[in-house]
Amino acid sequence: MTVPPDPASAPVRARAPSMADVADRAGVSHQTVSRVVNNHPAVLPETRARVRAAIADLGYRRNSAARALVTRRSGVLGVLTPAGTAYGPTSTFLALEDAAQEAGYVLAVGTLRLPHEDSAARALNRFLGLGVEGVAVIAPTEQVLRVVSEIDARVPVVMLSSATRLPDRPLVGGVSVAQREGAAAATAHLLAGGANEVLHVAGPQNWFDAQERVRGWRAACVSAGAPTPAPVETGWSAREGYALGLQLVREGLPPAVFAANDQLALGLLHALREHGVRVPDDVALVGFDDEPGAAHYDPPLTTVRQDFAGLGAAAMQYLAEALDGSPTPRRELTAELVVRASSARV
Amino acid sequence: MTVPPDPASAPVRARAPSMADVADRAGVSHQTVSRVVNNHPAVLPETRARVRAAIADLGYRRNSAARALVTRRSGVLGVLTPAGTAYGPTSTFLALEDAAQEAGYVLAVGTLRLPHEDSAARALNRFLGLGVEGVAVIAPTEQVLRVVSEIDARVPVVMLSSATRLPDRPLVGGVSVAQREGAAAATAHLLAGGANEVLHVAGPQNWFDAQERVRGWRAACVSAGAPTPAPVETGWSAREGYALGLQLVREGLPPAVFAANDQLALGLLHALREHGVRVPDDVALVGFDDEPGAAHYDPPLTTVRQDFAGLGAAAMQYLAEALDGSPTPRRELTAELVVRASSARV
DNA sequence: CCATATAGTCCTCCAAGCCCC
DNA sequence: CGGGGCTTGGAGGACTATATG
Repeated sequence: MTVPPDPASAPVRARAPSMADVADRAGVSHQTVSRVVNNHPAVLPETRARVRAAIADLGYRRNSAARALVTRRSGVLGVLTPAGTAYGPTSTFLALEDAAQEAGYVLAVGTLRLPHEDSAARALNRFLGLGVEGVAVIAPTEQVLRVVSEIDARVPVVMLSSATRLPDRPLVGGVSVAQREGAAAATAHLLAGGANEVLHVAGPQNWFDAQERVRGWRAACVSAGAPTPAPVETGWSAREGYALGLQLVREGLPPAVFAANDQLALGLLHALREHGVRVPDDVALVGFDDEPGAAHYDPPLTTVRQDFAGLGAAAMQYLAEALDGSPTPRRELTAELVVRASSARV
Repeated sequence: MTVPPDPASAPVRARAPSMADVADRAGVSHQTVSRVVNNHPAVLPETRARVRAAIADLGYRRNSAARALVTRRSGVLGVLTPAGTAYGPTSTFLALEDAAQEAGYVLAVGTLRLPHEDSAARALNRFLGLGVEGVAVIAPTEQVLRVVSEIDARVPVVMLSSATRLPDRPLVGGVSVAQREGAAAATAHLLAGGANEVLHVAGPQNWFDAQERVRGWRAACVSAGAPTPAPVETGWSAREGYALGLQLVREGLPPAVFAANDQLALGLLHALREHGVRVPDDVALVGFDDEPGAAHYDPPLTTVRQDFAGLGAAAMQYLAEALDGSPTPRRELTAELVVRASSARV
């Protein structure tokens, strides 16, 4: 492990025009320039125009470091997100960025290389060192949650996480999607469709989402009086879904499978198809996420759509409220079952 | 369109401990604290320890705004990336973040809501206002390229783009993946597999990648003496691929199709399957990107894998070199054909 | 070799000044 | 002569860099 080089030790570049330069050129004081830049009303239109012209001539841009120094506000929020191209975190991140833009903030990003939890601590510290005003953490695992709760951030932190218990700290809030309800709806749908038993192909159990989906599945089975065969735990990838599918073919197929995400379902479909198992006739299948391709899998996949956009917006709203003083501590978004051919027995 | 609120106008929060506070507590001058924080050697171990203890006690963190003010270096790089969950941009972004972390920089991110080009200008300006030291632009379209070239950034800018001509400006560089070669390899592979003609389902032609893939396809056809039927232009999504597939089924099928990306190919597969067209027997198909699920489509998809990780690393390297003074102006990464069942006639 | 004092960075806030009615 | 609109100067703010003891 090497210590990253310090960007501040490299050669200094040419000086950009300052407010004083603009003031000189426009024949006013630096204070008047500041007024113009910040749209303060008490400036004569004529003066304002002269200053604006000087700004344009010099290509002046207000120095955000100096501004942040005096206002104590950087205009930057940090986002910690697991590294990966998975649809869920990516969509959530996009929604966050959208909401941040709307609120006039810039997002700084740190990616977590799970399961290396120290990457979370390092990223969080880099943020705080940067002077972010708040942090959103896409906190999928216990490890990440612990790391965050151990660091005294002194700024609002919002967890985008299905964790049952969040760190009980003043400035920490949470938003989540109703994983459990979504999983229960998926399972109930399979049971209602005629399956007397639903096998759950579960995601990694150190992920909160995966845990919650297990809980939802179990609740639906119990409430329908169906058996609860032990969930099979695996990863999140299509490759792992495929491997598991081959194993199921060898060891015996259940009438229905609820896969913890769409990629797993995709891999399962591949394995089943390869061995002549018909979906949904022999095995009904439901996934989770409704990723963009899901409607075009073979067969089109029944799945659970999460409100990622709502999640991102709610997280930003938490931070905005917290920066104003009175945040809503927790909020839960909905998930919606999308029925397609993989579960519909004709 | 509303003007985003100014984060700097909200209420000010409590003051964090400063270097002076630490100095007081440790009984030294603030300059000595600065030495300790920056690992300057000229501090007695005993003093150093005392300062460290004071830092820990107070939970002191160096104020990056003040530091940036005096060093003229923010430690932040900006990334402009198209909004969307597409595999390519997402992977590239991850690679960028990786490389940035390695180099000790934090990434600020702005997403482009194409085709609204003003979103690019706004995002770029937000970055420059923030004081980023360099900008990486995932510049997929002519529009984005133009916007960037019209703004005087005064910092190094690297374009991750397949554009043939980049803005000819001092600090602007570019890195790309060999789209053309990849597309040519895909097409040649189909022709070598027995198809006497390859139809190209092209992506939106305002995207450079889409343009280059057309060029590669055409070059391969010409060089093999095959005809070059007019490419069919559509979007990037599976939905659009599906719609186009239905159209092809109605209007007559070619012996082989080269789709501009994997999602299009996925949609095509869906449409063909629905109408009893066998792949690869009736129509051979190749995609582009090698997204994570591609190996599990029905049938597993032959595609072109791009070196996104290399792309991100090369972009960061450009910025690092440019900040040091002597960048390599352009660099091209490779693409690799991955053969799977969708093109292999048994 | 180690520590301190001082100047400089660029901005925003505050108090005070000018002018004209 | 007082007051409101416009402008100015100076005081921080937290740090690094450059002498100076």
